[in-house]
Amino acid sequence: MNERFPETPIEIGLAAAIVAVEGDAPQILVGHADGDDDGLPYGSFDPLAHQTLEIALRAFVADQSGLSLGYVEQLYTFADRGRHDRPNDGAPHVVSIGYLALTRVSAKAEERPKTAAFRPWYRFFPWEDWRGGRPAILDRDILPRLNNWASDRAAEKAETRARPLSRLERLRFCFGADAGSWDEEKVLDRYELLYEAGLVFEAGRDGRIGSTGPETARRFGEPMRHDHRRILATAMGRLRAKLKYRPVVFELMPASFTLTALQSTVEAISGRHLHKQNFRRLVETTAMVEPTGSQTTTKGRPAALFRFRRDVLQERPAPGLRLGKRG
Amino acid sequence: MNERFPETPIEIGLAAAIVAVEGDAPQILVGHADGDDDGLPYGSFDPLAHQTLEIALRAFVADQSGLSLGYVEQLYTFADRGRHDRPNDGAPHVVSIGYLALTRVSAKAEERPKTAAFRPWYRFFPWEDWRGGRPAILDRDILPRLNNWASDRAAEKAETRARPLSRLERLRFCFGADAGSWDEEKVLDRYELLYEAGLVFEAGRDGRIGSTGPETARRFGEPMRHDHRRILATAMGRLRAKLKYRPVVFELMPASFTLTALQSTVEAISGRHLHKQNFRRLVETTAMVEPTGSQTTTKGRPAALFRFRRDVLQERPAPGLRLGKRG
DNA sequence: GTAATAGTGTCTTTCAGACAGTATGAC
DNA sequence: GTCATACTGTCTGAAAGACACTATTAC
Repeated sequence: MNERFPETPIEIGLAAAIVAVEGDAPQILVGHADGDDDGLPYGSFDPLAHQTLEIALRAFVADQSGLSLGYVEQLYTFADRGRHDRPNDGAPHVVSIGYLALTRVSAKAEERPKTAAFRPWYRFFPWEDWRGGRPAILDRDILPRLNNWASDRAAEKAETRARPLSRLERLRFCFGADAGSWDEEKVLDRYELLYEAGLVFEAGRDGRIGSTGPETARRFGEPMRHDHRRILATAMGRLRAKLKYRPVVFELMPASFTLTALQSTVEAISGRHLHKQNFRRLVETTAMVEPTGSQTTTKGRPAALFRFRRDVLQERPAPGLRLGKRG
Repeated sequence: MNERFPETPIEIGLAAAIVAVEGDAPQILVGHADGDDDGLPYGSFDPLAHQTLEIALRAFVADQSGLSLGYVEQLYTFADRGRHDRPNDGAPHVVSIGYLALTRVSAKAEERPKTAAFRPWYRFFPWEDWRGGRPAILDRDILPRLNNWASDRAAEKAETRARPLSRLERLRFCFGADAGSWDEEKVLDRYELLYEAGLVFEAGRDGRIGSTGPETARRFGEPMRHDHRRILATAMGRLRAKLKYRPVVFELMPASFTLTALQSTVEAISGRHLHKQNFRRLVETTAMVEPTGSQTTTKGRPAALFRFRRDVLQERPAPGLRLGKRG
């Protein structure tokens, strides 16, 4: 474990989940090669070429897609053996570091090469969009199979890894026991449960036991190359969580926007509807925006335009949270 | 950027911030070589030997210190060039992945080798402990120098990296503008500001410009090897944040405990005092604990003993937070 | 006028924060 | 009794949640 040079060479890969919101659809930047599944923008890291990981990431994204990233956040480092769905063939072992980046959809779409395009993220995770009510795919397809998987006590006992929770407990934890206990932040937990149960395409592709085959599995959202859907799930969960305690939505908004547009962006990301009046009050009391003075001119009553108040970054400790005051 | 084999070999290092709480002092496991600064338990990752990063981490910690880890969470991956305080000497480039682990202080301390021991974490971050009121070191040593650093407009303009916030704004953001705006989660931001200002020992050691020299800098908390103090800062911040929305405290508690002990553990980690009645009500309404029936026998009135209710993991979506209900 | 979207006013319930109290043991 | 620590009852004010209502445009 402590020798200096492991025999397998190691390659560091950077994968970026680059998010933008167009109207009420969150979009994710993907590259598609002919006949292959979509994948996140991806580059390998050469420590000689770049001072830090983040600099390298910005550089190769600019290179590949012409996008200049604003907000960037490191998500997670994955190094599972076999995650690059090739057997041990002497190729370098790939450790991949996932990133979340936020950007605005550019007016000049022509700047982007044809190999990369924004696609709605709910295509990859159809069960995560609750804005139209509880998604039908849950009760029609997913939960019956998951219940089936969870009640297979024999298979459960045969599992190698010891687990603190039973299959049924994990199912309840991820997908909610009763109505109203759906936690929109558990995107990754749900994806990993589906993977384990062999219900996503990637599970079959990677040779997981219990897979029900690609024909069936492809219906549970569109697959991605490598483990990129896992990285996207991480990004979605993190972004949904972060919305609640940091003013990151504004990274996705244009310089001025209506409150309705702000709300529908938040709803698009968190995948659920919010109470209009309460949302407006929340925004108002946190003093995160200020009116620009101008208005929109669409049909219906014109809406006042607002801009983000950058001062809140200093004024409020952490716009959102609490644990109890000192006493 | 996209060639498969970069010339510099890459080594993956794992560093673990292993936390336990003894009485009212949070402890961190460190190894100390003679004459050298303390460092976190550290091992390099060989993909052939271990299936996943976490498995590798558990293995080498068990190997080095005899500890069997419970809760483990990945924190962050650092790959800054020069972070291992050696010049470019042909040695492999080290990418280090920081982990947070929680454990209980074992009764059998003899199991641990002499090269590793628990030490109070506030020795490394004396300005983070507000339980005895505002730490004197802040107004006596830190803030005067930071204000000095922040008002050096010439140096600020000469900085290479473009920054969205000015030095003064960042100072306010990290250390609070007025009383009451101290955010105990910003441990990492504060450490990095001090590093940039040359006020921690590591800054001088790594050859940062603006360093005030080791004699002065050593007073701002004890240094650690490599960038381990940065990893510890990340761990402290993450743990302080996580306390508020996940029941992780119980990983640090014995099987049964008094409410006072629970409160003082939370206080030890978050570095501030809490209102007793409100804390008890909070614990009660979240139904996270249940009485065991027995009591303590110390001096003073005996306290009822409680245990953690593991069911809450399934019952409540995420014990703590909110964003507003569906509407 | 209608359709469509924007933006209040105010009521109720819940809960965080704080006051000051009482209870039960050792001595 | 005193000292020390454990525990509780209740007030207040601020939000969260939800009700219905008014406002301003295009047609």
